[in-house]
Amino acid sequence: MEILPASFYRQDTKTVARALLGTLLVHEKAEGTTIGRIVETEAYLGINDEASHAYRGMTRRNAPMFGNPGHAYIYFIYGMYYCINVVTAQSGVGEAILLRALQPVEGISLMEKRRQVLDPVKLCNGPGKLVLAMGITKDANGHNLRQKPLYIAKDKYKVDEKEIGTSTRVGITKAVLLPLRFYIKDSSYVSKHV
DNA sequence: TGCCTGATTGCCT
DNA sequence: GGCAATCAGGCAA
Repeated sequence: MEILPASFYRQDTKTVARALLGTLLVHEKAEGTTIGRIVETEAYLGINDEASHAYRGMTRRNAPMFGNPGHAYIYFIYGMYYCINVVTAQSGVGEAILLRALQPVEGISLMEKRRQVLDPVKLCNGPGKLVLAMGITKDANGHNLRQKPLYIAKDKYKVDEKEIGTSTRVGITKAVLLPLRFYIKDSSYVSKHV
């Protein structure tokens, strides 16, 4: 496994959001290792993006967004779900990428057990679902995604620019029109087919 | 298939 | 006090 270098995350946020497609999210736990191929991402920009948690500046909740690029920002939403983001750009800027869907690669039976679902398509096709399937908890908030047990690595298959689709972001009520959602067009593991 | 709703809680205004 | 980067299930067509 070749873990993505710190320099990868210091690029422009939209560039990283595209480049993350096709990479592998790996979680090594005592109960087993789970791996998912990232097939859908959304970019959340800094203080000019109304839909971003960083829009009103740093608060207790979003502080990790303003921290080190390549670290995780995990937040609690709707009273029952967690979502995981990857911090990008530079420290202090407050930009991050929401991981919205994965194609299960390894540890599928463990994912099925955690999710109480058998259909492989439904295991990780949403931000809340993939966090559950991968066994990620709020303890990983601020974790460096270049370190075990939770990290992002290159896959042997490279995604071509032509395979990437763009759309508006899902589930937000502000800055609705910005084309900041990226996904692998022919993947059946994305959260929404538009 | 697709729209609508309830569940449930931490955080910001 | 109200809302939120969600999800699953129910009901209508």
